[in-house]
Amino acid sequence: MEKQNTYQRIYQMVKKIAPGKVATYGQIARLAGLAGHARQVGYALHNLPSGSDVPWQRVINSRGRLSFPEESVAWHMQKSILESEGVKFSENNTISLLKYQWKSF
DNA sequence: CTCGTGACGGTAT
DNA sequence: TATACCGCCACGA
Repeated sequence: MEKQNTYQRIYQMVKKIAPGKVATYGQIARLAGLAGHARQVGYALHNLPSGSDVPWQRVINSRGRLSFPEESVAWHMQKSILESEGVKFSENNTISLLKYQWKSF
């Protein structure tokens, strides 16, 4: 029960990302008080129960690319959702962090 | 307790 | 630009 505290912190932070914006794993980790633990953010999202209201699709890696193989179903789904929120992808399937990265303050 | 794993990030080559 | 490694550490076997 209590061990989910770390996950909850991550989930709460991800929930704050505004629609049409994205954040990197490292950024979420840092804001959640877990500086340098980007992998734990990915682990937490992987563990995310289906049907939750956490906008997991808004979390991408530092290179502005989705963390799934491009041929995977999950990859296409994440891209689809982000586009519906207004995030545009470049031809090489990357997102401009300069333009879409979420600012927390 | 040890070990492998991973929806990552940075640096080196 | 693309790989290859390594650091980091929660989690489960």
